[in-house]
Amino acid sequence: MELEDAAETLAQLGNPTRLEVVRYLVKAGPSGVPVGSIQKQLKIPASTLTHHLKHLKGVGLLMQKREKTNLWCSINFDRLHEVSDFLLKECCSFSLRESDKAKTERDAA
Amino acid sequence: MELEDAAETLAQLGNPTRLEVVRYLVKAGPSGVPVGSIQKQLKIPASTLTHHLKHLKGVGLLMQKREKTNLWCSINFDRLHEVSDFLLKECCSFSLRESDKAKTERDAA
DNA sequence: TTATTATTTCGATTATACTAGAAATTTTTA
DNA sequence: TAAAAATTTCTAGTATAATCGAAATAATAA
Repeated sequence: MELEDAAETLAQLGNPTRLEVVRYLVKAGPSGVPVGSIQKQLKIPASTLTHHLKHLKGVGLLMQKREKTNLWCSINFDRLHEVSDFLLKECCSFSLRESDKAKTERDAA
Repeated sequence: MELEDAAETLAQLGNPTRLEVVRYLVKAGPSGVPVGSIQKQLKIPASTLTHHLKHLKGVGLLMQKREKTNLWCSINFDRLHEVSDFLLKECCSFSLRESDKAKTERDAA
């Protein structure tokens, strides 16, 4: 996962309303829930919800499939894992090369 | 970690410039690097960098300590772990109670 | 076809964020 | 004390995001 991509995905998760939706979708599991259920349960105005779902879909966190009048939403678990992995693997390890460290020391001097 | 807190922290990580800084600080390890080094290495204007560092400090991701003219910055690894843990533990598990599932089914019907 | 339900688009308001130059401040060294 | 280096504050322009009511559209059922 590239930094730009990770940043964009993290930014989308960084809105409280959207994070609430994501949490709800995760709890709902792979079968998902219809848009209207999210709306009623979390008490988010329909147009606001559509707006946020569009964002989540835009970064690949949300999958949708229509069935009768309902549009079922489910989380893309792989994508969610990718983001948390980025924070853990890409970020949580020391690996500044010695040459860069030396440069840092020189800069600081 | 509460949802509001997690959302705010994710939002701060969701800016490409800040995420780049975070990645750099993580690679630098616990000893950290001076502000000026970050600035030169990542080529971020000083005032812009100060602005972003303030944000990172605001959500507890950044620690600073002054030594001579330099202000050394280091990542708060615990905090970074808390966020990725939020995504993994709080989010990556199915746990919608059966009663809620039933309600969801009714709503969808 | 008409009515009903689910979802989206439109449009407008309001708020917040990003960026960075110039000037100011702080800290150290000469 | 004066000069130099590091960092911050000030300020302002520009851009993007969040919110949601009302109207429009889409899909199904009566």
